Amino acid sequence: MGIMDQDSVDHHVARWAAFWKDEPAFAPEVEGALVRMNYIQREARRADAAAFAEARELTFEDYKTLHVLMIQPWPIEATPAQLAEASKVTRAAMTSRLDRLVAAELVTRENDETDRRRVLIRPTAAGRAMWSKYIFEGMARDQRLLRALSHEELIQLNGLLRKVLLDLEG
Amino acid sequence: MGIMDQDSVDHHVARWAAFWKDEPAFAPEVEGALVRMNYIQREARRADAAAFAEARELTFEDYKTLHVLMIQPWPIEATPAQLAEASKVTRAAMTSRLDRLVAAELVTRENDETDRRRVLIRPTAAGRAMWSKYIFEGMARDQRLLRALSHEELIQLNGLLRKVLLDLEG
DNA sequence: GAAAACTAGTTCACCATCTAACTATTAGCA
DNA sequence: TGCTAATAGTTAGATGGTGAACTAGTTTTC
Repeated sequence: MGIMDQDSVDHHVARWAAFWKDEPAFAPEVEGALVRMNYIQREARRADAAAFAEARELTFEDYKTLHVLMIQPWPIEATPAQLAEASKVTRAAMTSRLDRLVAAELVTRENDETDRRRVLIRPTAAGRAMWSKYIFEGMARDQRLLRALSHEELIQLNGLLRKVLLDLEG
Repeated sequence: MGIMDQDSVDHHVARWAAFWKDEPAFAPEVEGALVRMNYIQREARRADAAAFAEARELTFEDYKTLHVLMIQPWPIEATPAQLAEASKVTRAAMTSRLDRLVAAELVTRENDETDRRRVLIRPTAAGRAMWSKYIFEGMARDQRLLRALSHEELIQLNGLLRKVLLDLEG
């Protein structure tokens, strides 16, 4: 695999470039980078979903909900609204995700006595066990996804992406 | 904005690294790169959806369907199955997307007389006009998203992403 | 200290997607 | 040639998401 090898996106972009050959608005490197990130993300989601579909214990979405709960600072608890924000879904969607997790006895849903509007979600022992069962497999999948890059290259990649994010966040 | 500035993902990853400080399976650069790509993609989708929601003419999904049709090689036509594959949705989903596009008179749906199982989708004049109305705005949004990177850096970024894709595709 | 404004969570109606089943047509082959 | 298998598209039912309306509880303000 030489340094000049073309991936599927190069072909795709070359076709577009021919299409808009006299159009200065078309920036091949921008389109290429975004399409490539899209492909990589899609493959990551596919592999994650496949792993959970095979295990048949919980869906990837429900695992992610459990995950955002588990990475809360001590004590491990959160409101549905906090979990919804961290998971980037609406509160309505979080209500039904939590219904499933409570039914599976992976989390508990208790009223907060100091503010009776609020509900506190906490993992059960089974929930904590379920999370640790899958967390390392997920990391291994992520590393397999980017195994083509050396440690140096990963740092370089993060440097470039960080620049983009600082601009978007700033 | 100095070269050492931290984005939100650095904080996020630093927390995780503390969490798993004795866990060699956790690779901060891998997690960081994937989370960053996720953020960038999410922002791209958000901006695209917002642009189409404001215009109120068609949804981003329907525009993308029109787009994959328009970039077909001459003559511009395709079967629902081809459009579904290019759009990475099921054929069933494409059937209902095409229902909307046909109702909006942006594409036509005709039987292929040489193979009567097949249906051929072609853009109408209105469909072609709609597509060109939005294609350049989309390119401008993409360039704005990555404006923090110089031309050199974009080439570097594509080089790294291409390496990942060649590995995944090979 | 009561009325108004705000906040947290849930319920509801709607929508896009998925999988699986179904219809119609074509291709393969004994 | 005629049965079987494969293929293209649609339809049906289930799922999980959204935004808006609703209930209940808390904070603000005059």
